[in-house]
Amino acid sequence: MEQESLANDEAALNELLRMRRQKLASLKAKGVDPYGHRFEQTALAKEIREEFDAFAGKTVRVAGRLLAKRTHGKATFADLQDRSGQIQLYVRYDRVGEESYDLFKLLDIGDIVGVEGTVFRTRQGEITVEAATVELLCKSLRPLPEKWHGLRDVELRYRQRYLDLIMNSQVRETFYRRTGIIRALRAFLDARGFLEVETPVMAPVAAGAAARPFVTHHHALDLDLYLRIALELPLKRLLVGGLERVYELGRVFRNEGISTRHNPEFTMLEAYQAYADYEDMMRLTEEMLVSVAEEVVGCRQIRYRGQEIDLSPPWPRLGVLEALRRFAGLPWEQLPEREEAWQKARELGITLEQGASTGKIIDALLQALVEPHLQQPTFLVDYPVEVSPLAKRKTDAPDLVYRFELFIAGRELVNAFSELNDPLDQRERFLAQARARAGGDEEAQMFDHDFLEALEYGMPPAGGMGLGVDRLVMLLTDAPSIRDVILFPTLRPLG
RNA sequence: AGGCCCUUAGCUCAGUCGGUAGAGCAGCUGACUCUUAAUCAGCGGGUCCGGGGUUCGAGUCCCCGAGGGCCUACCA
Repeated sequence: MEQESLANDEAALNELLRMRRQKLASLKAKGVDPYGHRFEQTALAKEIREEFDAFAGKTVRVAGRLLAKRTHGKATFADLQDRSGQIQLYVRYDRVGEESYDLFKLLDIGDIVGVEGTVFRTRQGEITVEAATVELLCKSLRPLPEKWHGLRDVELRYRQRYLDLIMNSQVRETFYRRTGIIRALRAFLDARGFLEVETPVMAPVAAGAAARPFVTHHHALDLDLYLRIALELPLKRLLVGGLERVYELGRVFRNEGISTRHNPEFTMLEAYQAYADYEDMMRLTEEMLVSVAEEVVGCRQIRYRGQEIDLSPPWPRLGVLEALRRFAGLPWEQLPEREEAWQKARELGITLEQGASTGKIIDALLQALVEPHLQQPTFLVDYPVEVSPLAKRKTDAPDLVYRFELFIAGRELVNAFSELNDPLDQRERFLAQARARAGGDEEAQMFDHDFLEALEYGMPPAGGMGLGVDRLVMLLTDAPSIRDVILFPTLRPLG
């Protein structure tokens, strides 16, 4: 059965694939190991080009993938790509000898080679390694995409990201920068005494955010577990435990739609600081994002989708109700009655679920009327308590909470608040969420009894913040889609 | 989940009014020892996403399905 399908595959191979297998066979026949071994790289393409004066005339050992070949009878030029970039190779018959030269002619674009040679500059001015020896490190059995246009097909780019990375240098740069951003976030928090921790990805309760979770099952325990939708509650247990400043950078999972701004699994950063409040978190957020931008972009002004965005702090703080007055002409000085809010939303043609609370209506109004206007960094502050079940109530307006969301380029990037540390109030909030859940709101938070017990031991007042890391990467790499900043975005499997 | 659009050679793309399936790159053969989108001569390469229908005849028109993109909705 296995044999048969393999034979069929062989028969179905097209000409290009057959040719490569023939070359593989003739290499083996010549006694060449087509899958190579250790090769010590002593130089990278980029450093040879940037520091040519230091390398000129010296012997280097470079390794990488062949991306182009230009054969001129008894001499051949080729382009080699390693992790740093590309460099030209020059292979001459009278330098490497007949055997090696014939071998080199057998190599295909896409093969991985190691070359020892001397660095020089051609008459045309191209910095080049003239090979003394060429070693095959891996024979490639499939042709690479086209050299001018690279790999354009968006689906193939996501499904075969390795080809995207080989062919499209700006894609490599994006992912290098992604790592730079994450490193800068860590460095910033580490320098302020935050402890990086790891908490469970699987948990019996999915809480800490309003979202539908993925469910899985543990066989030995015969227990349904949820993939986490947020990092919040385990981290706050650590505040109870006295760690005072903690953060986690990790994957969370939400069983919801896919779009240019949403992938089912994405990376969040959450940080909690004891004895701080949400105003401290605003300053922390400003300093953190400026520091990251300066680290990876080199300045505070960035361009996103053709638009200039200035990250210089301080960023405006705009009350939720004030924002509705300013951008939507809604007159409210304080949280309106539900009926009034409902009426206004209907007039404005905003779609709402039947049982939406005042808070949800306000949230919907903000999304439709305010958020698209917030292109420059803006903190929207003081949200309704109903949509913020883990945030502390404002002392002078208990139907609002000390909470902000940061918007840049019309998108929510950060959600943060003064953490609710009153266990009795927290219990009431969980109960309200449970009622909403019972009423059919699948995104209402689950009741986390264990967390409540922790709160009863006492959690210091604290500020906490959560940052959508992928969206920050989009902003700092000018990426139009979240899939452009996730190496392997979620796709339907083929056939 | 709903709407609009896309799917043709390994890759990037043409394909007129329904009438024998095209180009460039890549590949193969030959020439060529400083080219760089190397050049020159020649050759091969197709499940036109899948299934059904209309038609003398379908890459092209119609229906169903698959995958993808964008927008809307939910969320970060």
